[in-house]
Amino acid sequence: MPQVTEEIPHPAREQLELSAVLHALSEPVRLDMVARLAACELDDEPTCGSFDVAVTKSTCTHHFKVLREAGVIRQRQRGTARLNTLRRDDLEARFPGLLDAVLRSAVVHG
Amino acid sequence: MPQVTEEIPHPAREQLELSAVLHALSEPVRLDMVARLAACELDDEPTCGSFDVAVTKSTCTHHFKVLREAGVIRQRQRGTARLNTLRRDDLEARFPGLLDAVLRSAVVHG
DNA sequence: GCACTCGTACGATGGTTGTCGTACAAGCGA
DNA sequence: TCGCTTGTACGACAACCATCGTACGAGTGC
Repeated sequence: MPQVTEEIPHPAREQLELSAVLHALSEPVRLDMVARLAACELDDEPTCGSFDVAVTKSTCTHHFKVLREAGVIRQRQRGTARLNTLRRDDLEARFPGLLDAVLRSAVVHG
Repeated sequence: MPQVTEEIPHPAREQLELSAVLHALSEPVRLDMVARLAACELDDEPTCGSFDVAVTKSTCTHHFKVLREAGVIRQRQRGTARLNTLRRDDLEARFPGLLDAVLRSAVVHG
């Protein structure tokens, strides 16, 4: 049977919008998620539950959805778990230097 | 008598918050304002009215206020006019590379 | 003085959003 | 099989926000 790895909708690289990305990153909880994701090894794909954020599960789902729809992260399903990765390459291609600048600032100040 | 140039409240450099800056820049109208401001000569200080944006005066005032309170721009009064400048140095000091990355992306894609 | 311009302040309004609780679907493991 | 875990979906709710119109205060120029 076919492996179900990508039934979750994601915007294509060319469709990424600066406003949406900035808006997604302007939320402290989401920025925290992205910073943690960025701190992971390249081949590591943490699940949603592995993020120890100060909100409930449903709020967490909401934030991941915002990040995914803005094109900041990519999600794929494995069993009941949902694996998350930063879309570094796509972001870098569309908005060179942006993610690095945000992450550097986010890490330095709280 | 003292010249009244700075009775308008601005956050200090150390008080600038990444979330607030990203949020301010995530609005297309405001991003447009900032991009125009960035395109000005260094010694040029355009007034609020010189921005040909697609919103009414009061909405314009609102957006300038958001940008000012986030620390993205500085405003000073001269007569009835209000002169605007980008806080390039402060932004660069707190969030190195961020403004440039945003502006570069904003200019490239509409 | 008087009209005009610049920009703010205030209130209203409709849309967006961050948060949560509950219910549910799907896989994992004993 | 029977829980347990993962995460989503949906509804609710309060807070926020972008927008506008109107009214106003303060300079500017005739």
